[in-house]
Amino acid sequence: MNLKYDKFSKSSILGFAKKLEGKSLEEVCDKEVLVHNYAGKGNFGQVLEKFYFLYEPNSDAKADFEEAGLELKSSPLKRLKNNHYRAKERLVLNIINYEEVVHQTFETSALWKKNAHLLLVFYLHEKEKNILEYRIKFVDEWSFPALDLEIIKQDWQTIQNKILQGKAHELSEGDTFYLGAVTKGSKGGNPRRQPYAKELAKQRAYSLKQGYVNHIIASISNEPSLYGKLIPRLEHEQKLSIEAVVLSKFSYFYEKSIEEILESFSLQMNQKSKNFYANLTKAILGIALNKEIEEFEKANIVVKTVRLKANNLPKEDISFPVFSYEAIVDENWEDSQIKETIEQKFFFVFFQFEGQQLILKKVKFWNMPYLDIQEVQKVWKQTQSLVKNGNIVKLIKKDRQGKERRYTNFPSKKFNHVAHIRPHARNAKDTFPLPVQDKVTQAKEYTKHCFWLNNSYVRESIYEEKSV
DNA sequence: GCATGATCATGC
DNA sequence: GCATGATCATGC
Repeated sequence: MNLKYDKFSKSSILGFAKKLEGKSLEEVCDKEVLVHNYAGKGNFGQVLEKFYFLYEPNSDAKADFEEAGLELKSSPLKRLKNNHYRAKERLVLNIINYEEVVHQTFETSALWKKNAHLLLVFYLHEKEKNILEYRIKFVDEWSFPALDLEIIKQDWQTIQNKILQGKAHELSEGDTFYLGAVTKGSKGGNPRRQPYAKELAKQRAYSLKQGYVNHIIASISNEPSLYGKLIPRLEHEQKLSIEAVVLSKFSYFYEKSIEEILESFSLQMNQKSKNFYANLTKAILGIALNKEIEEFEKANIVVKTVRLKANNLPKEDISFPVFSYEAIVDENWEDSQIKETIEQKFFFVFFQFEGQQLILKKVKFWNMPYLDIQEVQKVWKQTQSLVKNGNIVKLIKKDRQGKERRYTNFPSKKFNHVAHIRPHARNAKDTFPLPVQDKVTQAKEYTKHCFWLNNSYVRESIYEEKSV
């Protein structure tokens, strides 16, 4: 077949690819061929390879354009209300071969061999359209900047280490910063052998985290940078990790009160303001208050501030976004909202009350261990079952003012030591519809609830737990 | 003093 | 108006 590009030439391939910008697949592919060969099957990437670049989709270890050293990746965008584009999801790369990765170095790894240079095609995903109609927005090549590559190497080694330790089945996306190990295959199926343990492990692929893909998009679409860098440049031969840099900046202020920290920056901030702790974190890290912390955004790190009482118990439990009753009954655990949420990497900032003052005690990068994730699964499962059966309300009591209080069957702190379900709403009338009417109250809607991390769990498993 | 239900406050 | 982080209130 005659190709319209020179497969030995990077610039020729890129030039041909650039013609996609502003177009949809049905506009750029040969209509006759599409009509006869495209049966509505295959995803965007497969159609792009087959009907535009005219080669058969493969799962080779080699890059798609082997001779030019380019790997083609397409990925969906979503449009925000302010018309900016963001990644709709993470960018999935090749499958992790547990048996082989333990014999590789980063430089000889299957990941690096295939994905060192990417040819990226970003298209706007719109619900009502099919894949032939999606509008292609950005096309460009991508090579990893040296600073990012350093973090990605460390991530790759983190993943390899876990497999070397016989813990492939305990891999989680929260283990790493930019390069994740995402489950691949429906319902986390297709379990695979690992070399150093008998437990089967879910099939996983390397992926670039959604935040990292956002950074790529901002970079190739020439958006003004919203980011401030934590690690501005590589220091000679020093291999700096995000963790080490952040810990060194914070530890300088350990045992200092919030007032003392603010004084040292000559900063006046409203402590009641919603973003006070976010701003304090930026100040300590040396990031301008109007910028986002680049490394945190790229790694999808969630910052949580916790205030401890004298006995180290957090004053409050930690909440997550509310869930929809209608959505949770249809979820599989593997693609549930709460699993996605708790598998992220967190950055905890711990303060402790000393009288009226809050003292900075320590900070910690953390992601939930495998066994605890399984505990959250129990809470999720119980919740799903209660909603499915219309079994939410246990009883209704009147308090001294004669006001009704409803007690639910939702999993409480006693049910599970990791997480529980509690209301999270404007007030009791702030509700979501129920897929099944409640048996006791006949209600068709119920106060919004969410998952909470037990404060006792935060004390024992995050604050007091020694870092490994 | 804790567990659980309920609500507030801020920022977009 | 809503999402999110934070906090209050009641009863045991």
